[in-house]
Amino acid sequence: MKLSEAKAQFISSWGAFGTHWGINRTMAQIHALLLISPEPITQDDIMEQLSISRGNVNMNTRDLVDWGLVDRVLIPGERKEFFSAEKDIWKVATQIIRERKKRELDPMLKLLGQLEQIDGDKKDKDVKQFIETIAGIKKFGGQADKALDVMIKAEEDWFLGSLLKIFK
Amino acid sequence: MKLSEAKAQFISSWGAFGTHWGINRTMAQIHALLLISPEPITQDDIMEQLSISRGNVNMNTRDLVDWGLVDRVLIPGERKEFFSAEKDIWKVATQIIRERKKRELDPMLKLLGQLEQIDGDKKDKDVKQFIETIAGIKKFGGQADKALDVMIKAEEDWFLGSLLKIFK
DNA sequence: ATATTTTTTCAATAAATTTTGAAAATACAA
DNA sequence: TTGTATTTTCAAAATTTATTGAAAAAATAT
Repeated sequence: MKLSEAKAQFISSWGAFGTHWGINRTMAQIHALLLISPEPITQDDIMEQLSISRGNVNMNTRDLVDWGLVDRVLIPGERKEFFSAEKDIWKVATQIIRERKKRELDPMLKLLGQLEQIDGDKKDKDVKQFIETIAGIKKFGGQADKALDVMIKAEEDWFLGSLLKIFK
Repeated sequence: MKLSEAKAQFISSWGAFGTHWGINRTMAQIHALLLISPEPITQDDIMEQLSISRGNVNMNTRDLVDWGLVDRVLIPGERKEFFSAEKDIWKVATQIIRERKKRELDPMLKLLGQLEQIDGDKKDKDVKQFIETIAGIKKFGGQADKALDVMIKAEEDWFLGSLLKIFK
């Protein structure tokens, strides 16, 4: 398989993959393109390679930067701004986990805490099932929350360890 | 907070939560409704409680059954068919993991394996970055795959253990 | 068998999301 | 300053996805 063909297929698949994870196709495709680009590239490069409009590139690169997956890079002597993706997949994964935890899991757990305080006869089977369900999800969510923290921490420690090795 | 209010909020939030996970809002809402229903309920019950059409209920309950999250229940003497959700959140979680692994992760890993075999000069930085990226994702994906298997296995063992306790 | 209830399908419609592109804003240079 | 390059915004258009509802199919009763 030729590189150009493989690239196209990777970008396309990564885009489709993203849609199953609440990420829009184009954002995932831009991310894929940046992941396989050895050097930072510009908005125009992205427009050209993915055949999408300037506005679209602008919005989605902004989102990628907000997610902490992509950096704006200033190249001396260049007028345009460049974009570069974090290449270490572990860092990418932990960053995504960090953000989703913050944006989705934490608010959900907060809500569940509120929903537990309902007034009503706890002998009533509707009330009982509701409380049990909420408690079950909350417990599971709390465990997941902790597990993800461990994962993020592991990545940070590993990263710190690597840094120390370099500078010691 | 009253039960009816709490129910409505749970269903609505669970629906919104689902959309961030590649599940459509209605499917997640039906799932939420079933999770808090102590007894199996019919398509008509779901239509009424969520104010959605018969066709919509039918399609989404079918998907929930396909995902292994909901069972069709036959109640003796009743003409209509009833639906009931698995209430154990750990089972729900492992079932979702099992399905998504099968539907998304496994195919992605297979594709990555193919994309690794590109012909081209490995000194070329484009080729190099591409291969490194693919290898990185594949490695991470493989680890995730194993970790998820461990999680599923843990749930199965726990379940089996509980069964044994009951029957011994 | 026929009638009745219930479920399923799917084309048409509605709703939600994504994309475009041109205008406005910003950044930089001369 | 004024002009030019670049980025950002956002209303309108295009696309994708979800929903409806009525007709067909299937299941059950008489």
